[in-house]
Amino acid sequence: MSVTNFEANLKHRCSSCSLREICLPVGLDAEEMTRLDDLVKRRRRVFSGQSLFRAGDPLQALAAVRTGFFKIYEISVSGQEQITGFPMSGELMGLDAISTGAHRGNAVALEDSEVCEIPFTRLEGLLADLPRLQHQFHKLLSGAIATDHALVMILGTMTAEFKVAAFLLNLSDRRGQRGEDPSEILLPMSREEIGNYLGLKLETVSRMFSKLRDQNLIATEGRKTFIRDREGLRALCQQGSDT
Amino acid sequence: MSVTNFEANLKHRCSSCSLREICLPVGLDAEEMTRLDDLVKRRRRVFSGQSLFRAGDPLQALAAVRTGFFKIYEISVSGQEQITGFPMSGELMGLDAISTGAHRGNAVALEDSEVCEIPFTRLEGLLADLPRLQHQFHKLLSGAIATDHALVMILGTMTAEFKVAAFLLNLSDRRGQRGEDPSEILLPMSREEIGNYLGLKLETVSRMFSKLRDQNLIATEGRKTFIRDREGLRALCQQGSDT
DNA sequence: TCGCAGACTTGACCCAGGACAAGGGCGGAG
DNA sequence: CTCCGCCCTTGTCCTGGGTCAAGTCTGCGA
Repeated sequence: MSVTNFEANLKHRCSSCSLREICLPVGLDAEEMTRLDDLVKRRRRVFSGQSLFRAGDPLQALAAVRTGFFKIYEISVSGQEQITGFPMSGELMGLDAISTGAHRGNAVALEDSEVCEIPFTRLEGLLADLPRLQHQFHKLLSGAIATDHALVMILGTMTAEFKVAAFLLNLSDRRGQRGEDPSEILLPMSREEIGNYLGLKLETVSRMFSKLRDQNLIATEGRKTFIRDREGLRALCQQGSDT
Repeated sequence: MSVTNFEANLKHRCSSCSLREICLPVGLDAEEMTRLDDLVKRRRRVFSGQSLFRAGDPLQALAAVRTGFFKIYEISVSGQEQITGFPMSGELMGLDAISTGAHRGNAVALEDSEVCEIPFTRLEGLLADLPRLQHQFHKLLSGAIATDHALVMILGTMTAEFKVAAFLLNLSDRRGQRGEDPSEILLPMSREEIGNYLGLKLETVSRMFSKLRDQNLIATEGRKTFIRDREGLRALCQQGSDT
């Protein structure tokens, strides 16, 4: 629950961060980067299972994942939990809190992780000075909407098998963007969490993993998952929808 | 397909628009409002069934619905159509296009409608000058994310009956916010469109309307729908979820 | 090293919602 | 006013994924 805090003595900086081509600083020059660095001083470690923020917490800072993996979930009026995303390195958390000033989601680390905190009010101040940063911030907000639409598409139109295939391809692609091996995925989330995210039960997720394995599209070693036939998976997605 | 265009001779202005407490100009003073008015000169009529923009079109302008109703849908890799929203007056369309510079969705008017076009590049320029406008714009972007999460929640956790009840309550609430009678909804979309949006087939939507009617929660006259027992509907939502 | 708890797999059965089919009603064109 | 087409409703049957129930695997702590 509590969170370790190891300030700027570990001279982490956006300018030297390997994620600067994915995260907030895309397209900034050296001077602009420095001003952003001034803002993003505080890093936090969040250990596996710990919570970074909870629904209802006032929005102080956006958080960019530096290393690790999170899940974001919300509780519905009927008390149901729904995972709305699995942010990984370079992705911002807390964007949906701007509208009300309070977090709507709960952020829990799925493995030992590190985040960069970006005080939101100060960020808005900086945006007015740095048009490129402003534009990048808008692109990230807009991208979050597009990501959500992709999930809506999956939930609304796809069969169980397709959902799982699309989920694995998505994780694989995101690994690829970060220069990691896209065909080897160490899933930090349980079958139940995957099912919750995709609108399926954990048993169904498990069955679909088995089914994909039987078709030689993937291989599994516990949570470690290998993409064996990326094109086959993609082809499956292109027809694997409800009527 | 083509779109009538009736420029500023109909002296529409944000400053005198009845939606200024919902739309982009929230919280602006008179001078700021004037600068926004300068930007938002062009209004367009879009007749029922016409398209305002299509997936792939370059983002020129965001569009705020002034009157009427739209549907936004995207086409999945498998060719499936998925409606991601039904924007009504005061709501912005095209926010998801900022990330790539091209629209992802298709916007079609569900009834004769009117939109205000907001040239996006010029808007970003103005945001740097007007902190309050900047903040409101961020709130709208963030609110769009929150809205999408609400849809994900509905799609991921709810039964057919709950989905339809939640849909009607949502429309009703949005009417209420605009000062219209929240208990009388003239649905501009077909059962099929509702079903597509909620991840249901049209027959199921129809059945759920009948079921809600049998419980005296709503009344229907064709597409005109009356909320008879708002609390009952809400109570239903609070327990009407998958196990 | 062993034992245990939590996570995963697999099987058998069931049910909410989909598929298919047959009307019924309503609004626009002539 | 009438006709036609589209949308909506309702019935019947079917199926994908949920539910329930055994196991099996794995990693961790003693």
